[in-house]
Amino acid sequence: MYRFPVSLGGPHDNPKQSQPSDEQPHRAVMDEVDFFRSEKRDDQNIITDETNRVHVKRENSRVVDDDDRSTGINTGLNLLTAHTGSDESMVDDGLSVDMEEKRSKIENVQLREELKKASEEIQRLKEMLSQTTNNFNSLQMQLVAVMRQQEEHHHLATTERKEKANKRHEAPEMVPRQFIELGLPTAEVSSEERTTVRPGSPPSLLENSSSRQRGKRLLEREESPDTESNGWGNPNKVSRHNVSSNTCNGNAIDQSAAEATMRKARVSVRARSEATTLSDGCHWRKYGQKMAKGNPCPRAYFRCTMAVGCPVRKQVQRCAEERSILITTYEGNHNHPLPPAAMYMASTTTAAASMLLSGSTMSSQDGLMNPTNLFARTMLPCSSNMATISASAPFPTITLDLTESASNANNQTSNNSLMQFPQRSGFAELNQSGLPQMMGQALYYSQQQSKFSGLSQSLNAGESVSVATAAIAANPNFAAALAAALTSIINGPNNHQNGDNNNGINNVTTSSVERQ
DNA sequence: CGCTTTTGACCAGCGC
DNA sequence: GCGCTGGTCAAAAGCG
Repeated sequence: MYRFPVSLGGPHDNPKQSQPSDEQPHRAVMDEVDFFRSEKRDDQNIITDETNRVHVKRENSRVVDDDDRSTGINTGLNLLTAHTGSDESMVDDGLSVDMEEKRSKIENVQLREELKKASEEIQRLKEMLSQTTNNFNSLQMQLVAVMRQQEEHHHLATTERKEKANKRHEAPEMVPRQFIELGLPTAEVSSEERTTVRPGSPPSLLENSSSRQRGKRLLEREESPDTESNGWGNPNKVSRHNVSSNTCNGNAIDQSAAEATMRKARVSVRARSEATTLSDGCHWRKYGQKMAKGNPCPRAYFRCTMAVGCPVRKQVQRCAEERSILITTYEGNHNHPLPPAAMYMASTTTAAASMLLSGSTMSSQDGLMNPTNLFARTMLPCSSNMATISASAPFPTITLDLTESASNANNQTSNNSLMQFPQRSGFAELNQSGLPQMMGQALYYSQQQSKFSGLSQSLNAGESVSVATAAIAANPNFAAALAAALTSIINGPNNHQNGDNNNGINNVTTSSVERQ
């Protein structure tokens, strides 16, 4: 790196132009040029006249240049500020501005170097974060798998007990009810819908259209508990029915109670939003509004209208303490495909409901540890400080508090990319990258893969990939970590479905694109 | 015209 | 049994 042979320190520093006083204006111009030529000059130009003379002599030498490079920048500054003699004061007026510029340039150089170091440090931290994230995710998945195994063991045990009880008491009328599963439609659900709900719904509609009588509606509600069992319906009534039909067996009672609990499971989402409702991607129709006690804000009741007979409903109410907080409570299971945007919330509620399921079924037997909390931390890692499970509520409700978590989550995002919650305005914005939802989604597939199969499943997985893609696009800083995590997540279900690990992502991505 | 929202009424559960 | 509260329904109104 050659130094421009002009030094700014004093009037005699130019070897080719020996006129000291006349050259000052030119020198000033040269100074500017000099600055733009090289930054290394700064520390060398800011020296006294004598040193500048020496510099001029040595400027032809590269070695000297290297030596100069080793001289501290501060030294030049100090010299310049210290040696403001009377002679130099004559040129001070012309040089002071230059010196200020030099100083700022030097500071810029320093800042750039610091920035460079900081960026390198950040890069290193990112790599560490990515690695830690991957390790954490793999551990998460392993833990979920272990929990699932335990759950299956418990389910098998209870099923055997139930069958024995049925044989003993000869209660053939007791039909096992399907657990409520918030979120995505599944092959099993759809088949059940075809066999139970679908045949039931049209007559209901016909009857409703022919004669809208209260008694008849009530009769329908009584006669088709399965129709309502997927949604809110009248859960208490259903549970009572179950209990009354199972009074002969305590274990069966527990089982039915657990199932009823599942049907009543709710997922409440607290998010800051000025909108009236959360835009969760689904189409909702408001069917009622009530003034709840203790809250001046009315509670609105919505029903999913994306498909006829979809039992999913939600309640929307503003927090009494803080009006900016919107409390949305979901319950039910969609019986139709969901748009990618709706997958966010659906997968969240699915994961939360699965959490409740695990907690309700396992905690009743395994009292030592609290799998609910464990699952809350495992399945909804973002919610370690946000997800709370209310046992005192009439319905088991898991609350995902996304209001206070915004800052916390942002602080915690550095711990796990899957915890990342780029929450700008809560769930109200659809383009939010709901990575916890993605996590829930992935876990949903992880949990359902043993039960369900088929094209629809892979399509849903594809949608999750599109969601993941959007999330990655929205968060380029963690793209690498997210990609790794998503690869590990999505490869799981597709390993079974497609039998091709490598093509798993591509396949689902393609299907996702086709759907879109 | 079809869909959505509003709103009053009805019903069930629960506590006293 | 009565009243309160939550949840739901459906006619009417509003809207695009």
